[in-house]
Amino acid sequence: MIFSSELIKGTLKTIVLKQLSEGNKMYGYEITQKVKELTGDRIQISEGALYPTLHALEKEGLLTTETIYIGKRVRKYYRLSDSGKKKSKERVSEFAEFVETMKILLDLQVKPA
Amino acid sequence: MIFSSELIKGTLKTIVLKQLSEGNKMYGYEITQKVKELTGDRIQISEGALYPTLHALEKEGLLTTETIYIGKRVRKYYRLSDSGKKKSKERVSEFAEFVETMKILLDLQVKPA
DNA sequence: CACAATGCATTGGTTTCTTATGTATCTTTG
DNA sequence: CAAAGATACATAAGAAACCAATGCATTGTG
Repeated sequence: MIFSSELIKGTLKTIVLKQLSEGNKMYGYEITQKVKELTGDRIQISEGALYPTLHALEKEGLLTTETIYIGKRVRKYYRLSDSGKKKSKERVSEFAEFVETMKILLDLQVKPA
Repeated sequence: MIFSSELIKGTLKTIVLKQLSEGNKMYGYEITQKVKELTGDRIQISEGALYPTLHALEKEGLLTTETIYIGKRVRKYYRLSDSGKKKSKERVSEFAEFVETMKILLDLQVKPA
């Protein structure tokens, strides 16, 4: 089951920030693959969504970039800045609280870890 | 704390369908108040978002309506159709699964119920 | 050597929400 | 009893965020 894109809306920045907070620097394509893998193909980030998001986060000062060459092919690495690290934590916490609120609203059962 | 509207995006239809699946018929304003109350003011549905959503759900055949008068004031009640009941369950399940997936992706801890 | 995969990026369009506005009635309060 | 706030519907203009499609270029594979 692939989630309706409606649901994923609004969580993309959070997902990207979190992925970068774990494994140091990552490049765009790598992020899409990591997310695909971690979610068993249920969340697939399109490139048309990802790149504008990365550029926006960079513009906000949350990411720094580093362009390298693999042979003749360009690869652009992204890394969290200090404010990006802070923002990443904030976003994840906010999502966690949002989930708690939605549990009440939707009367969801909690699956034990 | 009021959630950034970004997070709520994509969940409005699910919220509305779920509220209607519990307390029989409800009118628009009542839904906004119920959600506000249940979430401790953390989710506030704007009317500009709600009414178009209700109309869309009605157009999809998920809701039926009933207009009554309280004195001279109009009140429009909404109720789930059979397909609406089915869709409501689907949407809530999908959200629950989405949350499970996001827990992995964001490495969230589960709060016991 | 064609085709899939890797890797960047942009454009046009749609959906969905916000902000603002409009209309009207009812209730509370100074 | 007038003003203000709450109730209750609705739409319109614009912004935000995403999708689908496309483009370019290189590298690996059958």
